[in-house]
Amino acid sequence: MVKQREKRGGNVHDRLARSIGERILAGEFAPGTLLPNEAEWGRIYDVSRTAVREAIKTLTGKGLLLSRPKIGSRVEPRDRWSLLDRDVLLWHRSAIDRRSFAASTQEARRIIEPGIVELAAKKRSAEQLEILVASLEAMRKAKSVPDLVAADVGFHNALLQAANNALMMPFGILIEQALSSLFDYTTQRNPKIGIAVKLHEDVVRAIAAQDAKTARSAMIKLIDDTDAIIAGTKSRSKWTIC
Amino acid sequence: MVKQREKRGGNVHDRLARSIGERILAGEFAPGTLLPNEAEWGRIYDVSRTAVREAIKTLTGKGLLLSRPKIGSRVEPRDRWSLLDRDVLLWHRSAIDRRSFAASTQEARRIIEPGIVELAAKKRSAEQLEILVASLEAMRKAKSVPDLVAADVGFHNALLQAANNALMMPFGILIEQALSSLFDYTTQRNPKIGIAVKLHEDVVRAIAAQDAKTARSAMIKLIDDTDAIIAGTKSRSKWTIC
DNA sequence: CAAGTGTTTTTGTATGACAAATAAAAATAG
DNA sequence: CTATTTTTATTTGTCATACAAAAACACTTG
Repeated sequence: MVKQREKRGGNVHDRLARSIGERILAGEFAPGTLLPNEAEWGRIYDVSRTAVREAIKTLTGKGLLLSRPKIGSRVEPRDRWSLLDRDVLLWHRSAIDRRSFAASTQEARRIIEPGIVELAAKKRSAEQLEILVASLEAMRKAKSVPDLVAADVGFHNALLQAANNALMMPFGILIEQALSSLFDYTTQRNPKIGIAVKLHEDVVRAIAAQDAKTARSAMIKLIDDTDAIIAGTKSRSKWTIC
Repeated sequence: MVKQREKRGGNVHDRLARSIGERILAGEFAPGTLLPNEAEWGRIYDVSRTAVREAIKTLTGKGLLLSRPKIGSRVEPRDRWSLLDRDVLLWHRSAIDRRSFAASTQEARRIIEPGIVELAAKKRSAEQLEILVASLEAMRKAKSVPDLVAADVGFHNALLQAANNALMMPFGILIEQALSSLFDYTTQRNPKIGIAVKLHEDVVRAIAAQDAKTARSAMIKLIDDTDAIIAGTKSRSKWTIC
């Protein structure tokens, strides 16, 4: 019985899914591994088989497992995992060290976001531009670091929205995790956000002008700035959030 | 009772999840809509509540639904949907028309893949390069169109692998769907694949030389070629697959 | 009118019983 | 002795039933 593992919050099958999911992402059950069967999980966590099955259905839906009669549930190869799923990404994040998480999210953002702002510059509606401007304003008004991160997430989500491509939306989760993990690197109480806001403004200005090229380079600068923060303020004198 | 809807293949809860998932993606249940409760689903499809619940857990895991006691299951806003999930993407694909699916996947590829090949050029291991070369060979040897598509999918997956960024892996599903949807546009029995293979070779050559810039532009040409196919061979004289 | 209280609806959880699938072992045929 | 078929055992799949817990809503009461 692993009562300790039963995390606070939520119902049994969700907690179970989370616990098993975390253990898979942490590498305790490698791809190809045969998991304990349903009855055994029930014994291990002291829950009913119903709850176990529902948890397993959740994990199967996220591409982590594959169940077959007489076999059991096997961990799927990593390239089947829905890493851009909210939960899976969170489990992944807490399974690896902060620096390599930051490194791979930044690498991903560097691929995606310049393309996103180009699309946004070309295809944004007037309304989407307004939302973008409003997000900018929210960033300016933010008083605490969590507020700023929230506003920043809102900004990048508005960007994603403005790109008008549904297939790109799943990236919002990645950006959200990237930005809130960035929180780890901003130990100062009152970070200077002037520069970050300016960089964001540059992006919006270019999008307003429907200038894709300028928008792209502005976004690259913004990501460079974030990299600088992660690198530990070695290349910049003031800490910013982006 | 909607016995007709019970698609062939698979177990009850999977079929149910697929059916409900398709209906959501088709827009029958808009975001924010309250679905029938579990008992009702059971009556509608003539299955047990257990099966309904497992199906709902699957859909919830994919970000399509949110269930709460006394409320029921509500369809989540679109930006919560895991569109890059294998099943969801498939449902999405069959819910919209071919041309707009092709358009948005190509748009997405145009953002992602140039970045991917740059990473691959910089970070690929010797072994990953070998796999890439082998995929190329498989494309050359392919006799039927399905074989070619399979080999092509293998190639682009190898590319993704060579980029060495786990967060990019979920894109494999998108590329896979994009390429196999391309199948719709290749009505000819024996498409000329010479040009396509050459374009793929250019990419591999640049990656072998660790030349990121050349790799990027080679990939862009490759995607241009695919666009030409979709456009209906207006700008090219020979049909190719890519 | 406000605050708390109860009612009712829906999901959440547990248990028990079989069905179906299938890998592995055993029996059988060639 | 090998190949094929049959049996068996294990695990997931499915169903039915019962009760618990959460929470919106109506209602009562101060």
